[in-house]
Amino acid sequence: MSSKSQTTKQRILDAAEELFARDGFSAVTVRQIMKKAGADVALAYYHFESKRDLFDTVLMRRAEVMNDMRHAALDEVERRHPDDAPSIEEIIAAFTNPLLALLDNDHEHWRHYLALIAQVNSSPEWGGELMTRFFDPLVRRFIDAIRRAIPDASDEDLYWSYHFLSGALTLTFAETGRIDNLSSGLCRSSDMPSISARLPAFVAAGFERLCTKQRQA
Amino acid sequence: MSSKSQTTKQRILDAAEELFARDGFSAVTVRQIMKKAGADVALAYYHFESKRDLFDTVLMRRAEVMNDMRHAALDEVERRHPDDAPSIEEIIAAFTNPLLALLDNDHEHWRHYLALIAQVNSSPEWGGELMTRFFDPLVRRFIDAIRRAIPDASDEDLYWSYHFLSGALTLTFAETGRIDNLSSGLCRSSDMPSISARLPAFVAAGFERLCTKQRQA
DNA sequence: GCGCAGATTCAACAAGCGTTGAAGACTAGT
DNA sequence: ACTAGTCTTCAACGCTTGTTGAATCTGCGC
Repeated sequence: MSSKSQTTKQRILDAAEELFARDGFSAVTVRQIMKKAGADVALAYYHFESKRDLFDTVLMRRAEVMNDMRHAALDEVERRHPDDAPSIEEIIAAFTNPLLALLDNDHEHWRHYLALIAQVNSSPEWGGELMTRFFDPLVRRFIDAIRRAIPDASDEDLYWSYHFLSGALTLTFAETGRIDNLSSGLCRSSDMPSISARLPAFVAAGFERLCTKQRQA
Repeated sequence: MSSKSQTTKQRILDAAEELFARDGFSAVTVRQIMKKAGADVALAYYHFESKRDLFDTVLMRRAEVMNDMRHAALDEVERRHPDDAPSIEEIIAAFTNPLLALLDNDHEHWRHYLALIAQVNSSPEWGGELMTRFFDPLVRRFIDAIRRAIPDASDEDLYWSYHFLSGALTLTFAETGRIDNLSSGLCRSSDMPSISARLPAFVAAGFERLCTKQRQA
């Protein structure tokens, strides 16, 4: 049966998730992971094909849950507005707040996972392809929703606006402690309520100005 | 004399800069760097104390030039507005556009350097401390300028707004190719004119909405 | 109690890592 | 031509890396 191995496999994944998130793929050793998971080194290669396969599995494990929550949030927004268009801020909030809410509940695991995503997102090696594979359908749907709310927006403005949103969001999840240092402790990287009260408003204003202003030749 | 070694030392720094930017500190080998620089492995340890020292030197080399350009841009904005307050977008542009301009001139080197900064910025290991050490004085001056332009802004709103700006800016420099994939080639990560036409407007709108709206208890 | 499949351990492999010491080459100034 | 000092090469060190094969353990159906 797989009852014993299932928990071991997940302990390995948890340990890998935490270490990969903090130090990145190459800086982490399979031996470090297995020590943290409290299991023998060779077990990593019984449960996974390679270090890289372990890394990919870590990334995949929570991706679906994450995307489902955001799809559901967008469903809810569309249900609230069967005829009229929702506000930009509502749409943005449906995109960002599920992730922020995640960090308040099952805090530790999701915290590590999102920090990992943040690091992958801004790495030239992984950022382009992996993020596309994981998030493209959701992001396309999200951009479509905004396009419907701002009918005269150009595609270029929409894509760049999303890009800026993506940067602001992922740096926030990275929780590098930068803002804590900068603000001398006034703001805390991990203060999710502070973020969900600000990020959607900030980004919505950006979208509105960039995508609605008429351009000159 | 140091004429010969000076160029070798710089070839090493250039090679290290490019490789570190693409793959990160741990994924890059000293042997890879020296092969790309066309020099013997041991030379790395003649010119630098350790791999880590080489990495730090790469980071420091362009930091001062970069900060000087941004300070000069802020000087220029303040000179244009001796009495009245400059617009938020003007201040933001003074913060972002020097970097974007850098990429059009001495393209390759700065391109690699800024991609490296982007990666460091969203790494939990380096992000908090290194970025603080390098950029705090400039960032504080920049935030002060905005505070003067929006007198009733709270410090928390200002710091978080800067945080979002920082995320949008650094993801842009990472040039991961994400937006190229997402937009099916319509937008290009490396298209700096497109960015400097959009990023300051986007971010300024965010600052204005977040820092000027009156809050409720 | 036996066997079998899944789970786990142990010891080792070749390759590559960061780093170093000693010896050679080059370029001054004398 | 000799020396001094900077720069470069060569060969190696001890250690860690990802990965593997064979042996052992564990728990269940018969």
